[in-house]
Amino acid sequence: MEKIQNIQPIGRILSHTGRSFLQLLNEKLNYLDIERSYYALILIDLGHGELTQTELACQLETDKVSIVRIVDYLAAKGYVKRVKSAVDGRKYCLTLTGKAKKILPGIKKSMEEVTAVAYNGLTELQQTEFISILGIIKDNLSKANNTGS
Amino acid sequence: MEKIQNIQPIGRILSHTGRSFLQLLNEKLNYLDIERSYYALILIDLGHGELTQTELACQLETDKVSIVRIVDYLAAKGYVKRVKSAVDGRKYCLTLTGKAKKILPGIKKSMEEVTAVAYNGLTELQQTEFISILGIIKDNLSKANNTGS
DNA sequence: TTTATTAGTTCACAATGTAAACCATTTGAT
DNA sequence: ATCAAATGGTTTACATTGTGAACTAATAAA
Repeated sequence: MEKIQNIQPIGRILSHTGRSFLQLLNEKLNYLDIERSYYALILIDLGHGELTQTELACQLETDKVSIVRIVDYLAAKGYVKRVKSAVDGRKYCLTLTGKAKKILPGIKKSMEEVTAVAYNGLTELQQTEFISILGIIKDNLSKANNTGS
Repeated sequence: MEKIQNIQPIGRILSHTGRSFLQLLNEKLNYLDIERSYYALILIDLGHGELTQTELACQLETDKVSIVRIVDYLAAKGYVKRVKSAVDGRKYCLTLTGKAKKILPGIKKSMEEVTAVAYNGLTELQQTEFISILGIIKDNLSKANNTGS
C-alpha cells in the first residue's frame, strides 16, 4: 500500500527540492541588485579571467543561449565584462569587476548557510553519502539521456 | 582545494538531476500524445473521482494557476474531465477517462524503468537511505522557505 | 584558397512561476 | 435572513527558462 510513495517520481522531488534551495538562497541575497546567476559569478571568478562563455556553458551544464542571457544580465548590472581573447578572436574571456569581487564572499556565505539549513539534522556521514549518491544518480541519468536515441 | 566542490550549490545539482529524470521519462513516453503531467494523471487516478483541483495543487506542490493549465491540457487531450461537485458548487472533481486509464500502466512502468536507471549501481539500502535523506532536506528547505520572512 | 567548425548572437516559440484581478459559491457573523 | 469574508476556480499579464534554427565572424582543416 505504500507503493504510492515508491511510485512518486523522484524527478519531481529532486526538481522541487532544488528550486526550494535556490529560492532560499535568493531570499538570503535579496540585498543584492541581482537575483540569479550567483553561481555563474563564482565560476567566472574561479576562471581567473580566462573562462569563455562556452566553457561556462559546460560548467553550468546549460546551452549557449542561456549563457548569453546570463552574461548580458550580469554585464548590465556591472558585475562581468566580456574581454575579447587576444589568441582567438571568436572567444570572449569573462572577467569580474571590482563590484562583483566585493559581493562574492557574501554569496558564498549565503550558499553555505542554505546548505547548512538543507543538511540540518544530518550527520557528516549522511551528507557525504547523500552527495555521493546524488552524483551517481545524476551520472546515470545523463548517460541514459545521451544514449537515449 | 576541493572546497570548490563543496561550494557548488546542491540546489543546482538537484534541479538538474530532476530535470534529467523527467526528460528521460518523456523520451520513454514519447509514444503518447501528451508530453507532461503524467504524475497528475496518477494522482487523479488515486483520487477515485473525488480529487479537486485545489487538492491536486497541494499534492503536486504547485499553485492553482498551474493546475488550471494542467487540467486544461489533459482535458483537451481527452484524458481528464471536470465534474462539478454536487456538494459544493465551486469545486470540480477530476475524473479520468477510459483513454487515460488505458495509458496509466505504461506510464507507471516507464516511471519505474527510469527510477531503475537512476538507481543503477546502488544497493537497496543506498536507495532508501537516499530517498529518506532527500525527504529530510526537502522538509528542511520548505520549512525555511515558509518561516523565511 | 575554399570548406567546415567553432564562439557567440539573435529570433522565435512553448512551458513554467508568480502576482493580481476577477466570478461564483459557500461560510460565518450579526 | 442578510451581508461580509473566505474559498475554488479562471483569466490576464509578465518574466524566466529551455529549445531550436538561422546567422555573423573568426579560426581550423582540406
